[in-house]
Amino acid sequence: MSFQAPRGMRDFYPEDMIWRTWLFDTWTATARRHGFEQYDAPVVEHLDLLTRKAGEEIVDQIYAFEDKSGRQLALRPEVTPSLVRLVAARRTQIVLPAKWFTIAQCFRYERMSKGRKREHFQWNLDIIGAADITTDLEVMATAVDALRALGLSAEDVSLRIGSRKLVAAMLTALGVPDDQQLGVLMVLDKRGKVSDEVLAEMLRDAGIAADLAARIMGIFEVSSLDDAARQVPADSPAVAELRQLFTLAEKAGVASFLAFDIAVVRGLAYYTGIVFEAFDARRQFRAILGGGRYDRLFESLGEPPLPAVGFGFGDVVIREVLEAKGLSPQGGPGVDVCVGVFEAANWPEAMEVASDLRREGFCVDLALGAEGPKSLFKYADRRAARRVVFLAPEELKSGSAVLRDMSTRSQETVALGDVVTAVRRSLAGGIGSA
RNA sequence: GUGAGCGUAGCUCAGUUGGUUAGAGCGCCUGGUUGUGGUCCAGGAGGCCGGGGGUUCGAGUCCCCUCGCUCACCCCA
Repeated sequence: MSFQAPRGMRDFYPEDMIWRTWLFDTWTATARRHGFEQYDAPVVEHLDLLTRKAGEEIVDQIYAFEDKSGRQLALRPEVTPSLVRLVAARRTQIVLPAKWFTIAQCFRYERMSKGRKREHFQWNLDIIGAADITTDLEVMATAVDALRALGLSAEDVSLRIGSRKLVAAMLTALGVPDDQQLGVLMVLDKRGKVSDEVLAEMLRDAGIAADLAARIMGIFEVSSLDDAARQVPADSPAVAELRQLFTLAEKAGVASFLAFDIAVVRGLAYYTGIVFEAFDARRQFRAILGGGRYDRLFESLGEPPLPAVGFGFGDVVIREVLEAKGLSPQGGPGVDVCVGVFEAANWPEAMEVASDLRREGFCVDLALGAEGPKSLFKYADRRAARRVVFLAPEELKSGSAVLRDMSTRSQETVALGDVVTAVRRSLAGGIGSA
């Protein structure tokens, strides 16, 4: 019998949940501030929904199984296929553009490494049914807002922005035929993961001549949008789109976080336009979030085309980044009131007091298993209770309980019928109420 | 999948060229205080030294195997 969770699966103890809940709350509040609606979908999906998009190669990474009726099912490795399924199933009823978000638990059977586990929670936020660049910016602004809400500044993180459309235009200008461009993009995504020599080799394997490959590698020399603009036709829509994006970013107040980065192309085939990834300033960690415009995903799943843009923001890397910065939520007081007794015989009265307090909406804990003043107050202290109400023989003789302020150590004796009022007054203000 | 490192108390770790009864800090429990928590002081509990095999008079320590964990690479988003 092992008490360890399966490899890559995560336990969340109460102290971990403080962190996780804070993160989820921040994500949710940010999405709502930007007018997004929440949705959810099952963790278990039909295997074919997930394999269609992922392709055959990634099937090994999916936790797949057969149910008792022989259905081929799987734990979702990502939530985007489910999003497409939900939208497609009610396509005519959903008001477009749809601004939807979810926090999805996803599973992927893969080798463990820093920032990568087999189970994680991912905040997914998408706008479906709108193709304008303002849509892309709204999605990115939401991502930046979340980073800010988590305590990160433009000095800590940056959103690196690339464009599939722009790189494609540059490739066209270099003479790379359209049908080879996607292959080249996939190779370019490997930059930084393999050496430039290997990269050039991969380009040659993709059918690119050596001298052309060298010029393609020259794309990475581009350090600014103006730089890139000089290498494509003057009327390039990709450049105009990016310029518009950065102008909008100024107005949206997120420009300081954004940076043009020609090398960001992302590894998925269905991205069609703007793509982006957020990194910590020192690039010590994996991408914090990543996304882009994927106008072809619906058609790749056999649906009529529908433009979309969105991102995924996982809980694992951001935790590493924030912990490295020393940013974490403060655990607040556990409960408002801890109710206890000095003698077991007084539990009936204690239960009644606790019930009264709970009916009034206070968070109330019973000091179960703690009898006598010493263990009662020790218990209350560990539970970070702000007040203690205790029922003891001496005071009960006159129909009273005692209310203690844990931070000031002051106590008052109050009639049983006045406990709720006394607690409310005590917690409402004054010394020790913080 | 390849390579490296690490598994000793609840946690973080120390443990000498192999040597007698395996240690520290933190945490936990008890007492100092018979009706009062945090601090302080004193005491205490808690170990198949990951598991198996081998070498040896003797193994936490050396060798082999195995399981688990971590990091890097590879792969992937």
